[in-house]
Amino acid sequence: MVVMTRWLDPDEQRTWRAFLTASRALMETLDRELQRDAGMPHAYYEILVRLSETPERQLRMSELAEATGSSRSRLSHAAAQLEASGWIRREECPTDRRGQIAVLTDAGFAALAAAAPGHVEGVRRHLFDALSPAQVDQLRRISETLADHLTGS
Amino acid sequence: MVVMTRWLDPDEQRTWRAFLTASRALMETLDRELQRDAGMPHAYYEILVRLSETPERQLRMSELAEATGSSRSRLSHAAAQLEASGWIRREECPTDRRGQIAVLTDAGFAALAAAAPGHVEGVRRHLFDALSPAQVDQLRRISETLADHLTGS
DNA sequence: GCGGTTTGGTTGAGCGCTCAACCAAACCGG
DNA sequence: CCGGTTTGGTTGAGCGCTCAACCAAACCGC
Repeated sequence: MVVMTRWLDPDEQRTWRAFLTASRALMETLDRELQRDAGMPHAYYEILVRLSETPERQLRMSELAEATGSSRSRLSHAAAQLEASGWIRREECPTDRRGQIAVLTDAGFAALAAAAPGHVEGVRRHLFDALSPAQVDQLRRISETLADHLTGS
Repeated sequence: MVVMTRWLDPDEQRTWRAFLTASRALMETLDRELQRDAGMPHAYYEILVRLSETPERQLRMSELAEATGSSRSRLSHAAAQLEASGWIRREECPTDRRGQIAVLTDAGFAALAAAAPGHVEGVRRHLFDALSPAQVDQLRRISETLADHLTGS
C-alpha cells in the first residue's frame, strides 16, 4: 500500500516557515554586509577563515571543501576567484601528484583581518544579541543534532 | 574611542558553525530533492504554495514578494520563469494600473500537488524527525524571535 | 605489474540571484 | 492642478552555484 504523506500540522508549519524566514533573512543580511564592507561573499570569507586557522595557513582542496561544507566543484570555482584576487594561491602537493594545496596569501590574511571585526559584529547583532543564553544553548544542540542527522545519512 | 570587536567565545563559535552547517545542509538537501523530483527550485515551490493558499489562487506581485521573503527583482525573474513553464500567468491589476497579479494556473496547481508530498516528507525526515517535540518548540521560538529581530530593524 | 576502480580536482553550460538603473503610474503638498 | 516624490514592477549585467562530464594520478586485486 502506498504510504500516506505525513503532512505538517499547524504548529509544524509555523515552525518550518519561521525557520525558513529567519535563516534566510539572517544569511542574506550577513552576506550583504560582507559583500558591501569587504567585497566578498560569505562563502569566500569562510574559506579564508578555515585557511587562517591552520598552522601553515594552508589546506588540501578536498579538506577545505569538507571544512567549508562545499562541493569540490564549488570550491574549485571559488578558489579560481580567490586566486585571481590574490587572496590565495594553489600549490602542487608533494605527496600526491593529483593534489592541490590552497595557501592563504598575506594579502588574503589582510583582507580577512579587515573583514572579520565587522562580520563578527554582524553575527553578534543579528543572532546572539537577539537570543537568551538558554536559547543559544538550545540552538547549538538543535543545530548539532540536525547537522549530524543530515551529514550522517 | 573605537569600540573593540566583541569576538565570539568558543561556545558561540561552536553554535554559529553548527547553525551554519545545519541550515545550509538542510536547505541544500531539500532544494536538491525538489529539483530532482519536481524540476523546480525551492524558491519557486514556495511561490506556488503561497499562491495556492489564497482563495482565488492569486496575489499581487508585491504581496507575493513580501510573503515569500523575496526581493521584487527576484520575484520578477522567478515569475518570468514560472510563466514560461505555464505554472502562473500575470494579469493587469484593475485598481492600480502599475500593478500585476500573479495567478496560479491549473497546470501550476497540478505541479504543486505533484511536488508537495515528496517535499513535505523531506522536511519531516530531515528536520522534524531529528528533533524532540521540545526542540521543535524551541526552534519555533528562536526562529520567530530572530525573524522579528531581523525584519523589524 | 597490469587493468579496473576510486579519488582529487577542474571545467563549462545553464540557471537563479543581486544590484543598480530604469520606467510608468499614483500620490501629495503648495 | 502641477511638479516632485514614492510605489510597483521590470530589466540586464555580472556572479556564484549546480550538475554532469571529464582527466590524471593513485589504489587494489589477481
